[in-house]
Amino acid sequence: MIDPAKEPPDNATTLATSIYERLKNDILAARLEPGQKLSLRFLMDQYGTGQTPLREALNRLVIEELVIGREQRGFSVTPISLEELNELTRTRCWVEGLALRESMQNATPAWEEALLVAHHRLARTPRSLNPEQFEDNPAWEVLHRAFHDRLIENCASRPLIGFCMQLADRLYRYRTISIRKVFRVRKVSAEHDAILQAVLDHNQEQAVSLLQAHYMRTATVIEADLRTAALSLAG
Amino acid sequence: MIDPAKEPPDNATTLATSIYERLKNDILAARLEPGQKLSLRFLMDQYGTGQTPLREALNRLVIEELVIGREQRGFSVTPISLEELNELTRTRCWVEGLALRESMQNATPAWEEALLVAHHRLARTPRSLNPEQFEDNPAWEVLHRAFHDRLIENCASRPLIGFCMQLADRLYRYRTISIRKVFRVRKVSAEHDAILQAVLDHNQEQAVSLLQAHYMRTATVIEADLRTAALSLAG
DNA sequence: CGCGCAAATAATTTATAAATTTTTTTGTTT
DNA sequence: AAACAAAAAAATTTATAAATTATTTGCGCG
Repeated sequence: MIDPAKEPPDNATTLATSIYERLKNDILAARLEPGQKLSLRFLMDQYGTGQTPLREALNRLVIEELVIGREQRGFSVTPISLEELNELTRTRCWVEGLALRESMQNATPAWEEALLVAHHRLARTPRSLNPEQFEDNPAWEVLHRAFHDRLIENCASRPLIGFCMQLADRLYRYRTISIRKVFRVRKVSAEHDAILQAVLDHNQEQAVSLLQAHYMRTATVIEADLRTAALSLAG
Repeated sequence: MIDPAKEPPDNATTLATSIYERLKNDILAARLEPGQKLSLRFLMDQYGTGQTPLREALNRLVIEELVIGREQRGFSVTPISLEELNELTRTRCWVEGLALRESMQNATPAWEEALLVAHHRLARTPRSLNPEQFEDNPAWEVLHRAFHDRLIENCASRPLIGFCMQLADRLYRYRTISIRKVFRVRKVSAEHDAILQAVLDHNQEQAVSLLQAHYMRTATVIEADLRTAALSLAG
């Protein structure tokens, strides 16, 4: 009797679920580009499966608004737009502001310590694999996301957490698209330090406004990138 | 040239979408009961279709958390619980509070007039088809939902509106389950009147706290119902 | 000679039916 | 009673067929 739980762990997976995860990753990493048509034939070749699991995965992604499904006309990756970028950023500032405030209201030593550890791990991981030129470090991305997740996870509302995650996912796409073009020398780590400090100080207003500024600044950088990219295409 | 738009309207529908809508309605109206197993065979008989469209519909509902999909073990209607009721209510108060405040910030005559009309329609529709004993009036339910939708629709964030809708859907299930047991003589219409008045007065704090009180009160009533129901089952 | 419309062809999506795999149930044995 | 094996049931996936949409081609007309 090694396993104390009666229920066997649900580690069995269906093809539909694994395809769903792969598709989602590929969309968020922009390996499947915004606006790209997702023909069933193409996806079947690409991922080596039948259409039923693909179709199921696509239907889930439609609800998450990462994929657009036009009835009887197939699927495509949801396009990006400055309008959506701003809408998502604005919403994230509101909602994560709320969630962070609640998290801090419910603060416990355990939560603060988990946050501290998450920050520590993030701080000692380089942003870029190459110090000369930007080269995306996947480990940093994971730890960055984890730090932000920790900030809001103590808010005592799974639906709210889920919504924050979805906003984070949808915004992540903009980050990857923008970042791979220009190596920004923005000091994000200083911003993370300040947020952690405010949380540990139990200074709610400070923490919330720092977090919101953090997101606004990111959006500004991305917006500038997208505008110049649009210009270089047009010119 | 009657239709000015170039693109033909996307009114074509797939079976998957229509089944999705029917399933969702049936879950929200609790015709498919919380916790109920949704075997494919059963659903095929019930809705008279093949399994592909059913499967797609179920996968969408899983993301909306109205259906639970256990890997390789099929689907079932998400169960209800007092815990979830309170979590959803709490979250709705936060998020719709936010959305209403933003809506009022962006107030325009057109929006206020649309709200006024929605309230008018709701006010002149009876809550119960039978004045003696409660008999659900579907028209009232639709108008009620429309009034609440109007309150937040001016917040200038489609993602936020979408999230509010989802919370409303998930909470609606609790309403139907509770309401069909006891005819409550709560004066909800007075509460709606007060909310409308506060909005037209541009009194943000008042409007938000009235809306939140409205939701809290509903949750209290439902919780009492569910507790007595649980007792009568146990005793 | 180019433009626009119509018909036919091709490609793609949707739906049904069949096959495979996994889980659950049932019955037997220790 | 517990454990194992066999059978049944159910879910997942592949394969096939039907319906819909997009594209191309050809023809008439300005």
